[in-house]
Amino acid sequence: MFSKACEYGIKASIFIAINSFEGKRVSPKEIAEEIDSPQAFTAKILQALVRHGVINSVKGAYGGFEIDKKDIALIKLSQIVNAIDGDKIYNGCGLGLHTCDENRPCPVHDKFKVVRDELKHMLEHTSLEELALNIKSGASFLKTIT
Amino acid sequence: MFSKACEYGIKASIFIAINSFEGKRVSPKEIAEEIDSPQAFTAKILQALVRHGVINSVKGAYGGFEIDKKDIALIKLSQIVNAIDGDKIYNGCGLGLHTCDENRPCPVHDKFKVVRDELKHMLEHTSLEELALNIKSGASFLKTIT
DNA sequence: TTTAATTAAGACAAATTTATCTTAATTTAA
DNA sequence: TTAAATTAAGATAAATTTGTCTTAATTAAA
Ligand code: SF4
Ligand code: SF4
Repeated sequence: MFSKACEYGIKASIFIAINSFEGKRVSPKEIAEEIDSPQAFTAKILQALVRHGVINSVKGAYGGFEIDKKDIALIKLSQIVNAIDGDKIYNGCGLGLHTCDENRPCPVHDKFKVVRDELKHMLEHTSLEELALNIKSGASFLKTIT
Repeated sequence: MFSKACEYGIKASIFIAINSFEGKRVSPKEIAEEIDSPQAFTAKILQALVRHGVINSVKGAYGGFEIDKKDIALIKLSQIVNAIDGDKIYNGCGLGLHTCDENRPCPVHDKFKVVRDELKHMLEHTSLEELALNIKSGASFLKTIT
């Protein structure tokens, strides 16, 4: 369903959001350590998120990645997934089957559509803010205990 | 979510089921043509399905792939997915995130769990029989018009 | 203005998935 | 028993995804 790139992108965005709440910028190194991901690969994904306007980057000393505080509540998981994996969840089958014609559905369509639509709805209604708050409250975690 | 292998495996199984209802065995060539998949790769997937006991194969003249008529209603999508992609839907995150500890969930857990559980339930409750009947009734199709 | 700190970009490499090809093993029927 | 028809298996190749490394571009501060 989701690529590794997407998984790292989601977690990275959450970590950046948490820090942006406190006015702190973070580096790819910090991010990769915190979400337990390969650093250089994570940096690539961050570049894509910047290009798509999901996060901001500031170069030079005291630079790093950040998200506008006022945007954190507005950014939905769907935007992150779209920035990294493209629009395949919207074009055709959200479950990885071939793109299809609703008027000529494949045999599993009716069954899969229910799941796909729920996934889509969830991605479009889950904000970075609520995920970040879950971390801050200690209800969830970005990586396992070492 | 699902690999190409899994997609081909599902469609192939449905096609075999349709033919087995009529007592006909089918070859990898016929199957690949009917589901619009690469033949040799499809043959590999069929081998895996045979090894896992989802379908039967008969070698030699007048051989081919088939499914016991009485089994068609009992085989669930989950068995096919398991035969090809393994048990990753059951171990850890069904949405492709890392395996995780329910007691130490990642930030998207509560949101994803709903979708994952629905997917799992659907796979475990959808039989080859109902999918095959959908094709036979003309309600669904195995490939697009050429 | 220079320097140090940082992200951006692109070339490269490794791993995995997808796909093909060749040969072996099996089975049925003539 | 032989020949033809078939699936099984393994080697190989291509494509994609994941991951790394090096260099360039940018920025802020001293
Ligand atoms: S499940 Fe529906 S959306 Fe997915 S490939 Fe089949 S017909 Fe298309
Ligand atoms: S969504 Fe839940 S099951 Fe999936 S990785 Fe996160 S904690 Fe694990």
